[in-house]
Amino acid sequence: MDAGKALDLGRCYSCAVRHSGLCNALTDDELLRLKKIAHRRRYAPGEVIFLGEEQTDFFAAVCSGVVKLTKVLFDGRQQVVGLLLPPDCVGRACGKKTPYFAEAATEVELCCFPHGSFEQMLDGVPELKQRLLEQTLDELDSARDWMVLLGRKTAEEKVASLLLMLVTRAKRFDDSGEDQQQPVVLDLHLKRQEIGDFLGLSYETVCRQITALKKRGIIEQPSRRRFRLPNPQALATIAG
Amino acid sequence: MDAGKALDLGRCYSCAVRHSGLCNALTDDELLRLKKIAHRRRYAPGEVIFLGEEQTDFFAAVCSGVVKLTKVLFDGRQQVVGLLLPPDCVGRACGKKTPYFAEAATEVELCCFPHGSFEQMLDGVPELKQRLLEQTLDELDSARDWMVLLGRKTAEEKVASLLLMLVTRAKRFDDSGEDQQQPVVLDLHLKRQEIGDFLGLSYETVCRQITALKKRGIIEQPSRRRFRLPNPQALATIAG
DNA sequence: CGAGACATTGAGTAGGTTCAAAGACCGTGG
DNA sequence: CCACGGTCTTTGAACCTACTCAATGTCTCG
Repeated sequence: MDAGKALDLGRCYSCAVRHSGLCNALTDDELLRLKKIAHRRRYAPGEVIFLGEEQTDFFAAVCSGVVKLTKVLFDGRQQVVGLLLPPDCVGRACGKKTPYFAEAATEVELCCFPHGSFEQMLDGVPELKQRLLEQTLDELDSARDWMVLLGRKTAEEKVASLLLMLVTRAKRFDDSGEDQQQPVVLDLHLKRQEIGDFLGLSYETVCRQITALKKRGIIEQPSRRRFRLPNPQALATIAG
Repeated sequence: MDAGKALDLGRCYSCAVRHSGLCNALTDDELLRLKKIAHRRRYAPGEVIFLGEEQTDFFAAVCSGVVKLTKVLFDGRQQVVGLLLPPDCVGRACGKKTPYFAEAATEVELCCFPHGSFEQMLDGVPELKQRLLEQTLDELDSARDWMVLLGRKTAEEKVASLLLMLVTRAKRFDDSGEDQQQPVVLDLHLKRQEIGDFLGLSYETVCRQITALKKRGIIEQPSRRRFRLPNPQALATIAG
């Protein structure tokens, strides 16, 4: 590849999506093609990405931050149906409306692909479509895991499972070969209310469970939204 | 297409998968190719299809009956994470293990495609892969709807939602243009325990909710597993 | 007709919600 | 720099929904 291309791709080199997400399926040349139709967009915490039940005009990869997908019942009850971290994708690839509400939970950076050109690219690059299929299948598997949590786990197990899930996802990237026994630090960007909506609990219950885990020494809380997990193994046992 | 092909395809003509499932994406010629690698298999109610956490050797379309996907917690708590009706598909298309337990809930007939040859076919026929992707996206959407039910709905709403969901799915096929207000008959092949495991409730609670709906005249019960819904609209209101 | 599986109903309990109040954190402006 | 207001979190108390345990009823199939 010549120097010009290298320059053009600049930002992509350090992007999670390039290394383990959608773009992982692409050659440098294809990546360049994709980049030409893409534009980056930043969202502030709380900003709306998709309103739901509307035709969206782009499909996007999450480059940084956390995106929260929620569904709302007629009377305001909410359920978080997905948390997207890099290198996940937001939006529905093929035509249809996204049947949920997408919101930036933290500062978020998306790499947006307008629908028409993206689908063209999908049709032209089989590896890309294959990759998208696999990511969708993985998401379906996680959704099913979450159904078990929502339907059958106790409040304590739910909270432990969430912490564990986030640690696991975070570790996937800054993994420097350390073992499972190591204490871990976790930044939880969600507020208690959001955690509750994700776990199918009231926020008060979330609070109480966190307090209980602290008292048992399973977790520590250096600051409000930061946790230390001195013993991930114990947490896993509680999570079931 | 010549008469020989028509003969070969015989069974496929009347198959739900051909009309609205995977095979819908195929020409007659491609269908014939797919049929050559497929074999049908029947399962009795309760029979295991996949054990979970194992490499499966086929991917399959549900031609008739109901397949139940469940996950089990260490202490026996169960959660049904999917009900597959024709023309849904069972199994994981791309390589990985199926992380759940698949079981025939009724008499079931599958059309099984051995992994190797099926993936070859997927790669050769873009429309097929596209179709698989779309079905997977739809399944993900349903899973998320179910998360709302599990996390945020009351027992009453859960039971109403289940009945409504099954009616909707059943109607999709024998739809003769009738309106929504018409009374509907529904055969529920699941036992109370399974309904509970699907809704995240105990079977006693399922019973009580069904009884309550009967007393309110929202549903009738001609026989143990058959229901009449005189007023689907009212049920929808309850379901939320 | 009897046995076993499944469904229903009742009574008591517990886990989680709701309502309420107090405490901690954060950014803003005086 | 500190005081102030708003938002978020924590904790307590009362309540309620759904669970558990237990007994009875009903269907199905040999």
